[in-house]
Amino acid sequence: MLSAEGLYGRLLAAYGRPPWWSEDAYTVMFQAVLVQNTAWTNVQRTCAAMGGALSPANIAAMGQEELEGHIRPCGFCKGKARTVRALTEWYARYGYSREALASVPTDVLRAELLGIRGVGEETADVILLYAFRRAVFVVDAYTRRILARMGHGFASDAEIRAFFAAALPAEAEVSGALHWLLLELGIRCCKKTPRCEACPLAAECAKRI
DNA sequence: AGCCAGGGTCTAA
DNA sequence: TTAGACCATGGC
Repeated sequence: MLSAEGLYGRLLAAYGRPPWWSEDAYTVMFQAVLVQNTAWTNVQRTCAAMGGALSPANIAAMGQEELEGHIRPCGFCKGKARTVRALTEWYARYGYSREALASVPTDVLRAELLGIRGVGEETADVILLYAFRRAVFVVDAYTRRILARMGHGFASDAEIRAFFAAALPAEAEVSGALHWLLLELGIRCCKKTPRCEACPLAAECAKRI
């Protein structure tokens, strides 16, 4: 069975070093909410249509109907609009500045994010990692599915995070690249209805279809 | 047509 | 604490 280092190495070799989610912290937060149970292509279209309006100051000043209208194509627009607004207000307390939260411990930030309605563990961890560069392992549906197909039997997301944390360096660059690579693999071939011909891990896959 | 998409909340047992 | 219903929309 492939170890965490083995998995990371194989994905790096197959796909190369991936890009960062976004250089802009607010864009990461916004997209992390919109993508919940939604196809990524819908999020991209929505953000492209918004153009320069995707900034915390603009959204803070935006009417509720307008914000929901932008988010509508991503589904759950009422709830997501409320969450985006709450996140924007939270970020305002730090002056919309990534530097302003540099001294706040990760567990404190995580607790603050989890206190926002509509932000669960995955969304909080995505924000901590890709917006604020904290060394956090993100577990999503693809991660669970890929590890399960590889033969691992984890009982919880906490076990999966521990599996990665025990083997890989605690650096945002590493956990960010790992998560992005797992998404790459998931989107290409490890969907619910899999396409294993294209899978670079097919040889190690315990449940190849 | 029907399933799926990078979740989260709430309720019941 | 865990499983299941529910939430909305667009693509294939």
